[in-house]
Amino acid sequence: MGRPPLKKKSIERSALELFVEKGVDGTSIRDIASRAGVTEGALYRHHEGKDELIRALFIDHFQRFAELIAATQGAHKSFAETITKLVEVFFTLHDEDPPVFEFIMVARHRVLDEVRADEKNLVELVYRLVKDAIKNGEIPEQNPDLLTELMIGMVLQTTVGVRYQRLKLPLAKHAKAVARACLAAAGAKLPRN
Amino acid sequence: MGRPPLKKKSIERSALELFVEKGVDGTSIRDIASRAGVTEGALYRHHEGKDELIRALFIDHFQRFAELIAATQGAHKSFAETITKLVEVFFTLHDEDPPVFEFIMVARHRVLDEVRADEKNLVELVYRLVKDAIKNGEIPEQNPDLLTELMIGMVLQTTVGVRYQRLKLPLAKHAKAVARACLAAAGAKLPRN
Amino acid sequence: MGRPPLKKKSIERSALELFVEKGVDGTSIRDIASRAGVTEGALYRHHEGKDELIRALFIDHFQRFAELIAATQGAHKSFAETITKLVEVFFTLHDEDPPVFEFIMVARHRVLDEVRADEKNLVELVYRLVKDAIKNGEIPEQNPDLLTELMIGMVLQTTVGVRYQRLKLPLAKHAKAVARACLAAAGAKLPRN
Amino acid sequence: MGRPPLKKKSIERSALELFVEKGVDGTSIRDIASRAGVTEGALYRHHEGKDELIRALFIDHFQRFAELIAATQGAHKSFAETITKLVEVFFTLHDEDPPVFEFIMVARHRVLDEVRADEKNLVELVYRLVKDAIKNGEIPEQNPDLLTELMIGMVLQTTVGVRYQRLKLPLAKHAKAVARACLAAAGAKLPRN
DNA sequence: AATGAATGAGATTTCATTCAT
DNA sequence: AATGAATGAAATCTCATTCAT
Repeated sequence: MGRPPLKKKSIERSALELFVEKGVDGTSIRDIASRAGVTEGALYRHHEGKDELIRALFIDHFQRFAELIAATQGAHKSFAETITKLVEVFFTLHDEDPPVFEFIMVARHRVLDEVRADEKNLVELVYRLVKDAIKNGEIPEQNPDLLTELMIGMVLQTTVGVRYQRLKLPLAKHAKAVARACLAAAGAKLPRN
Repeated sequence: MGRPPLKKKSIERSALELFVEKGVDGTSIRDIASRAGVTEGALYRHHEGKDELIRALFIDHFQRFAELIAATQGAHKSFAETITKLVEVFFTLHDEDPPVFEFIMVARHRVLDEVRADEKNLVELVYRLVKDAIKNGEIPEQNPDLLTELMIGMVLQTTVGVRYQRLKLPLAKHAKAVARACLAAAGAKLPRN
Repeated sequence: MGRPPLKKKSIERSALELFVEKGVDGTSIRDIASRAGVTEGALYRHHEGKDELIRALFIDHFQRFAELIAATQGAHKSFAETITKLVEVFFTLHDEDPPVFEFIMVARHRVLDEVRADEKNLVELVYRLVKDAIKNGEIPEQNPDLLTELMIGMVLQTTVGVRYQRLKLPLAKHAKAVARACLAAAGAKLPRN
Repeated sequence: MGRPPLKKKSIERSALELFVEKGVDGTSIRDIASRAGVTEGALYRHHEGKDELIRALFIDHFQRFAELIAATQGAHKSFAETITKLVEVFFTLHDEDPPVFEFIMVARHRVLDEVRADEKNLVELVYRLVKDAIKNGEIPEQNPDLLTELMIGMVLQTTVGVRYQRLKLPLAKHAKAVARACLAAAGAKLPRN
C-alpha cells in the first residue's frame, strides 16, 4: 500500500491559496511548488497539469457546496425559512475554510462547461425560490431576476467584506442579519426573530 | 508635429475590452495590438508597459466616477434620497459605457495604493452615510459595516447580472427598485414613490 | 536529484568567451545559448539574467585574482622583488586562461560597487607599494599616482598585445622584461638579473 | 544658403559623450536624441543611421590625430626627442577634448577596415621608431614588439587614470614624466631635462 | 529641419511541461 | 515520489529605422 503522497495536499493547498491571492493566471507552477516546498516536477506526479489541477480543486470542493445546498432544497419550508437556511449554509461554508470558499468564487467562471451547469444551478435555485414565492404570494409581484441578483449580491459581498477586513469572522454571526436584509429587500413579511 | 496618434485610442479601447473579456492576466500585449490593428511595439509609444497601461486606464476612467460621486455627496438630503441618487449615478455610469464600468470593477483590486485610497473612499462614503443615518434615527441601530457591504453588494451584483444577460440594459431602469431594496434592507421607512 | 547540470559550465564558458570576443553589450542571450548548444531558457535555470550572469562570472573568477595577489602582498620584500613577483603573478593568471583574464579586464568597469571596491584595491595596492618605495628611498621622489598608472599600463597593454597577436604566448616569458621596464620607469636601481 | 543645422552639432556631441559613458552598444538612438533635445527622427536628417554616425564621428576626429602625428613623424630627430614629442602630442590631443579622445580609443576597434589600417599605423609607427632606435644603437637590443606595447600602455593608461580621477588634468603636465618613463623602460640614455 | 507615431525584427524573459536521474 | 535541468512556445519589451505630417 505504498507511502502516502506527502506532498500532494501541500501542493493543492498552496495552489488554492495562491489562486485566491494572485489570481489563477497570475500564479505559476513555480509559485505553487515554491510555496509547497517542492520542485516544479512534483506537481505532475499528482496532476496532469495546471488546468487539470484547477479543475480538480474546483470539483473537489464544489462537492461539499452542492451537497449542502441540495440538502437545503429538500426541506420544503417557507421562502423566509429557505432563504435564511441558505444564507446560513453559505456562511458556514465560508467559515469552514475561507480560502476554499474564495477559490470556488474565483474559479467558477473558468471551469468548463459541465461544471458551469452546476454553478448555473445556484443562480437558478435562487431564481426558482423567488419565482415560487411570488406565485405563492409570499413576496410581492416584482422582477424575479433582479431580486435574485440582489440577494446573491448581498451574500457574496459580505464575503468580500471579510476579505478586506471590514467585517470580522465568523461570517455565520452575520447570517441572521443578512437573511433578514434579503427578505426585507424581497418585501417579505419578516418572521419574528 | 509628426504623425497624430491615430492608434492610441484604439489601443486603449482594445485593451480595456480585452481586460474585461479575458481578464487582465489573460490578455497579452499581442492580443491588444492585434485587436487594435497595430504591431506590439506601438503600444510602447503610448505606455511604458502593461502595468502602466492598466494603471493609466484605471485612473483615467476613475476620474469620472469620483467626480459624479463627489457631486452626489454635496447635496445634503435624507439618507433615502442620497442612496437613491447614488444608485442612479452608478447605474448611469454603467450604462454610459458598460465595458468601462466593468473594467473599473475588475481592475480596482490590482491598482496601486494611492488609487486604492480613492477606491476605499467609495466604501467609506457609503459607510459614513449609513453611520449618519443611524445617528439621525433614519434607520434602526445596526452594524454599519455590514449594511455597507449589503448595499454595495446589491448594486455591484446587478451589474454582474447584466453581464451574464440575466438582466437587460439599461440598468438605470432598475435603479429605483434597487434603491428601494437597499432602503428596505436598511430598515428605512420607504419613501412613497 | 534530477538531471545534473550538464550545460551550466558550457553556458558560462560560452558567455565568457563571447563577452570577450564581441563585447558584453554585443553578445545576446541567443548567442550564448547557441554556442552552448542549449535553448535560451536554459540560461535562466542557472542565472537570473544577463546582468547577474556577468556579475557571477566576474566574482567567480576574480576570486583567484584576489587570492594570488593577496599572497604576493604578504611577502615583505624589496620594491623590486615585489613588483617582479606581481608582474609574474599577473602574467601567470593571464596564461592560465587568457579569455578569463580578458573578461575580467573587460567586465571590471561594469560590475557594481562592492566589486569595484575590490578592483580599486588592486590599483591601491600598487599605489601603496610605490608610496612606500619612495619613502624608503628605493625609488626617487615622484608623483606616485602617475607611476602607478604607468606600471599598470605596461602590464595591461602587454596582454592586449597578445590578443592582437603582436606578442606571443606565454606571457610569463615576458614577465622579467616587463618587470625590469617597470623598475626602470620608476627610476629604481635595477637588480642584477 | 538655408538655415544652419542647429541640432546637428548637438546630436553629434551627445552621441559622442554617450558612446564614451555607456558604450556604443549601450547607447540607443533614443538616448542620443534625448540628450540632444531632439526626437529620434532628427538624427536621420544628418546621418544615415547609427553605424554611419559612429563612423562619421570617428573619421572626423581621427583626422586631427592623424595630422598631428604625421607632423611629428616628419621631423627626423633622435628617438628620445621623437618619443617625447609623440607623448606631448597625444596628451595635447587628449586635453583639447577628453571625450573626443576617449571616443577615439573606444571606437577604434569597431570601425571598419580601412580606418583600422590607419589605426594600425599608430602601433606600427611606434614599432618602426623602436626598431630604428635599436638599429641605431640608441637603445639596447630587445624585443621591439614588447617595448612598443609597453610604451603605448603607459600613454593610454595615463588617460585612464584621468578618467577615474586618479590623475588631474591637464595631462600635458605629465608629458615630460611619461616620456622619461618610456625612455627609461627602453633603456635609453635619458636626455638632461 | 524636425516631429513622433508606427513598424518589424529581435532581445530578454517567463512558464507549462518533459524527462533523465 | 520527487528532483531540477532543459525545452519550446509565447510573452514582454527594446530599438533602429521609416514615414506621414
